[in-house]
Amino acid sequence: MAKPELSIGEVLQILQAEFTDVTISKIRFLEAEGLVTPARTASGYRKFSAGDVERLRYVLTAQRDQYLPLKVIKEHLGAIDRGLRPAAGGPPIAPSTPASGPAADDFGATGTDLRLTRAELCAAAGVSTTLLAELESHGLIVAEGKHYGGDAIVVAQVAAELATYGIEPRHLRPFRTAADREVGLIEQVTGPRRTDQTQQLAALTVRLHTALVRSRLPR
Amino acid sequence: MAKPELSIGEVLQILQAEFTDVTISKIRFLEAEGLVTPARTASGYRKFSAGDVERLRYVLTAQRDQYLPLKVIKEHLGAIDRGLRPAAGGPPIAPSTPASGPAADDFGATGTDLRLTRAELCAAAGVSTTLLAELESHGLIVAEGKHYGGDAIVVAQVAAELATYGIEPRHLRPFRTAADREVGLIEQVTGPRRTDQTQQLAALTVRLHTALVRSRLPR
DNA sequence: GCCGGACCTCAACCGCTGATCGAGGGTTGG
DNA sequence: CCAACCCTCGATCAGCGGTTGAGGTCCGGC
Repeated sequence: MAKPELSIGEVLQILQAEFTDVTISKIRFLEAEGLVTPARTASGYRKFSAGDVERLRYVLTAQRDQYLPLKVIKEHLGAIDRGLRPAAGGPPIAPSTPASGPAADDFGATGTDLRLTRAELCAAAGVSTTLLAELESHGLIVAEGKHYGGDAIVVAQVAAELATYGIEPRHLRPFRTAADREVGLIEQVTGPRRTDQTQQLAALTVRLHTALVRSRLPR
Repeated sequence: MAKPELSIGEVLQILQAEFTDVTISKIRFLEAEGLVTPARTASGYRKFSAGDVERLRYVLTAQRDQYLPLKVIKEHLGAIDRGLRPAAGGPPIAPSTPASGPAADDFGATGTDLRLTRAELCAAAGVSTTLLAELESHGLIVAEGKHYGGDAIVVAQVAAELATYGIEPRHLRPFRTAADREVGLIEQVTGPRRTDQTQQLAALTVRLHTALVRSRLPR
């Protein structure tokens, strides 16, 4: 399987879906600080592997959710590289951030209208094309034309992680149904165009959903 | 019970045993930042109670061991003051885990152990008892015995806000169903007890749900 | 009643972290 | 060939977490 290496701009697009405040210069800065070391083309362009993107995600998560200074994050990464399990409470090594933070309610600004090809999506999410196909067959990921949006990355990542618990794409169909119904309700109020109201409502319903799940979790 | 109130110099002595880098000016600075508020004598001298010293110890520990910014520590202290149980996982009495407050998607730590009466819940969420009753009749809020958990506040608040868009509790039943199914799926994997895994999985499924909703929202 | 040490306030300053900016210039793809 | 993208490197910056010092007050002992 060819591993499409991404340019810094593409990496930016991918990460901005999840971290609104990442910039090109920040990514370069993080390299200068030794937190990632992307490959280079002959002409000096950075080329990021899926692993590099993963690493950046780890850094940004640790910064945002645990307020760790870069120095400490770097140590953690070093420990991981040496094969040690990092300190407990650290962000999962695989992407399973409890998408928290002020960003949680942020339905507007996020999701730069990313347009990924199939291969880019697989690379960005670190999943096989097989899994992607399965997710599509259950309607969990839908292409618009030949491209996928930024949310597809999150869906794919989460699905991959759930798979490690034995939860397969087919078990996730109800999520699709629930999401469709939720969006349907919103559209009944705001009409079929995306507006500020659409986003506000979506933020609210998602908040509701989250609180309900939490309240029903075993004590 | 004599309450020996300490001068700033005495406090310094005490704390320096444990935190070598504490200074008088640092203690004063922490007061200026609102992290402690020692009493004052008539002439303006600071007088620290045992509780104040405890508080300082908490601040210094959180800084040293968890790298938390003062702003966040202050929030935690505020939460403790308001009677919320702080998170588990930190040293002595220290909290840990991502910030509470606005950053509310954390499944491990948030103030779920809250036990509110009906009246307290209505007051905290700013809703009428009528709305609460309606939410209960649709199973969106469920009391455990005579008390409600912290998530009920969120549910009530969101429901109230949705009502301003014309969305009424009865329209929200599907959310309850979806949440129940979601929790059911999680319990199939982890069993009926709450574990770390339960929380991780919940974080994942909620993330999935959010991404799905977003991806289906009108462009 | 006076002296020294502990304490007070307030404004200025400081060093570090975590970036951002811009000038000046090369690379790539249509 | 040109626009969009990428490169480096040095300057600059903003905020955090304090420190410093000037100028003055308070308190206990002699």
